[in-house]
Amino acid sequence: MDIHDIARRLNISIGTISRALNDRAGVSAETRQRVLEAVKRYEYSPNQSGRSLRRGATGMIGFMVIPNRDRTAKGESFFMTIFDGLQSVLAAHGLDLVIHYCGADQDPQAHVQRIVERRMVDGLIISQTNRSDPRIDYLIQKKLPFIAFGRSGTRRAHTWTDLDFEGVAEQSIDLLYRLGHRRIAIATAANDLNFGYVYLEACRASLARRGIMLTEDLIFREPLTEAGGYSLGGRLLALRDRPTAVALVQNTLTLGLYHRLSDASVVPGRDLSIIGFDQSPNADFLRPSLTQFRLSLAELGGWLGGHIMTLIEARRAGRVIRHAHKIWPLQIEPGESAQPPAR
Amino acid sequence: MDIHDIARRLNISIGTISRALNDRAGVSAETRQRVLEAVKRYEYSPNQSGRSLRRGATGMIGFMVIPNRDRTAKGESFFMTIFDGLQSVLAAHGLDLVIHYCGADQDPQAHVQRIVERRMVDGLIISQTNRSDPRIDYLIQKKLPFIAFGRSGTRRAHTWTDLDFEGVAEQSIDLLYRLGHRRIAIATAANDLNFGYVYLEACRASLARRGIMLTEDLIFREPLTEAGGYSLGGRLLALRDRPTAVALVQNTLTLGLYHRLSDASVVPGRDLSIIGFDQSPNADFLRPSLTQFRLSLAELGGWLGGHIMTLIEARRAGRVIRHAHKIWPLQIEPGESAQPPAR
DNA sequence: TTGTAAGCGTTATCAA
DNA sequence: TTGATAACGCTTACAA
Repeated sequence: MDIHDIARRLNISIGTISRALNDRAGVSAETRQRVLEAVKRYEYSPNQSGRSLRRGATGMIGFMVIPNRDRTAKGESFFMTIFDGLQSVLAAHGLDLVIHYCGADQDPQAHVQRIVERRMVDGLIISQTNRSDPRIDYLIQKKLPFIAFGRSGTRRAHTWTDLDFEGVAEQSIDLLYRLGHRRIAIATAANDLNFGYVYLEACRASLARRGIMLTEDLIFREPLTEAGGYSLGGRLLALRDRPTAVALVQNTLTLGLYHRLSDASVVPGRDLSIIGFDQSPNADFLRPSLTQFRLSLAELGGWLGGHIMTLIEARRAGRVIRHAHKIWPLQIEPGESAQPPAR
Repeated sequence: MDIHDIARRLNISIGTISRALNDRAGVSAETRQRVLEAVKRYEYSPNQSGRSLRRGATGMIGFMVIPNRDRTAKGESFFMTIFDGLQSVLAAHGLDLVIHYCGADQDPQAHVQRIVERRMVDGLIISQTNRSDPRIDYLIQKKLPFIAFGRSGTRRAHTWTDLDFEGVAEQSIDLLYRLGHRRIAIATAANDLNFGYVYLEACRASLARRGIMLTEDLIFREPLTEAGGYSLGGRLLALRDRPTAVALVQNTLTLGLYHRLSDASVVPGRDLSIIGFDQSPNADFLRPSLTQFRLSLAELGGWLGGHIMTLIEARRAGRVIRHAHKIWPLQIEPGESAQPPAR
């Protein structure tokens, strides 16, 4: 069933069918009506390949997800919630969201290249940016509308958004400092993921502002997994001069840390203060309750949708764009895991 | 940069370029070499829309994910691991995996229809099947190669796979019975998701085989969320004649249940035996450790890949297919949460 | 208001 | 072994 079949059935030219279906002017109300009915009756729907080829646009927005090399980093519903917000904006513009999952054995850069060169999407959102991320330079060069979810080291102009790691670091350090902690450990990512650096440096700065110098022995780099958190716990417990508090860059780490502490009968809050990062459904159920941060992922998804649309429409109209950057603030949620240090 | 550009650059016809790129016979080794070099040099890659249109195939396999209406039931890591196994099989066949995320506000049936009618994929995997799932009948009717991940009530032949809910139920009940439990509660899904029914009925049968009749007051239907599990805990604690054990259809429930019990100082295993379901990274960190089940999701993903390929190739060759069905066995992992009942 | 036909970038058929 | 050319299904400029 293609456009010719419908045309034949109605004794109308294919041009008219197309115009009717695309809400183009110059079709009588009656003809349009007939077309719509026939389309419904014969369950016809324009072939996307034909349409894309002719239009020079696929009507799809890609979202590239990379499985963390450490396996299962970001908690459960993190991306799903973002997709929800993103999806509803795109749907309103008649665009489809397709998620490109980059296999663990695939090179992210090659994957992006394939998507772009084949013209599979009209716009792309990339996540899990690295400090040095060739995907960004590549996408700029190829002039594909894209948004980086996560900062990177590149200087070149592009639209990006990220979580407020500096704000989280500052609030975390501030709270711990006010509680009386002076020996504070920082747990961050073991690999090149950009946010690991950003978080660490922000903590260092926040500490420095309070006259505390962050020494190398208090920086813990671990894979962002429960296993990494477990290992972190072991390393903390083994220290002669154990810190009284630890701030973590991500909550999967926190889960493992809780576990390790529990095995050693060390109680979060009482024996070691802990501040987690993004609120995740799992962490909600930790006991003692975790001091962590909350943000609206659905809203973030909506932002991505709105801005990718801006980029696409600007390009279509040949307009020059002003690239947006947005840092998402996170609200601290006090829990029992941050207490004054034991004396 | 399209195929004509390359042809012009090399002073060769576009037909030859195409043949060289698609490993067709009848291209001299030397010409092929020249083409491959030029393609690399000019970063040319065939336009997917043109290719799809001509070939009548898009080279994409879709995986449709529906966010649970209850929000966040099956975790991201669950699907991610499956994607990994699936992806690597598809890549070996030169196919791409694209994930179609069905927004929470979208109708899954309409979403499938759109994907199919537009010819966006050569094959589709649907998950979160309902007991009555119109998507299945629709896909059969449309003759699109597809696999249902999850059983449904339909009688019509199609390829599907599912977890061994019966096996899990039987092993759970068997263990609890042997430990001495006689009053056993079953926690299942509150909505129409097919596996909720399958699990419940399997538990009922396993109990009946041991002379225990599952009464309605011991069946708990909850949304598959931590909140649902928390609520379940409250309902269990409120019973006059509290069951000594509970078996749960999914571990997100278990997390909430642990939390509720902890709030009431009721210790899993000692005061109430608990058997969870699929091993999930979060549940690994529950204390006391949870008795649960383990399966290889990557392997399951590989199975999906292999069988969608079979379906596609059979269709291409015009062969009739024998639809495969596979039930994935799960291994029980004893934990501290299943103990003899307190006396 | 409608029909005709060109062309989007490929692959495949048929001749050379 | 290669080149010319006809599709694939659609949108759109132009003609009627």
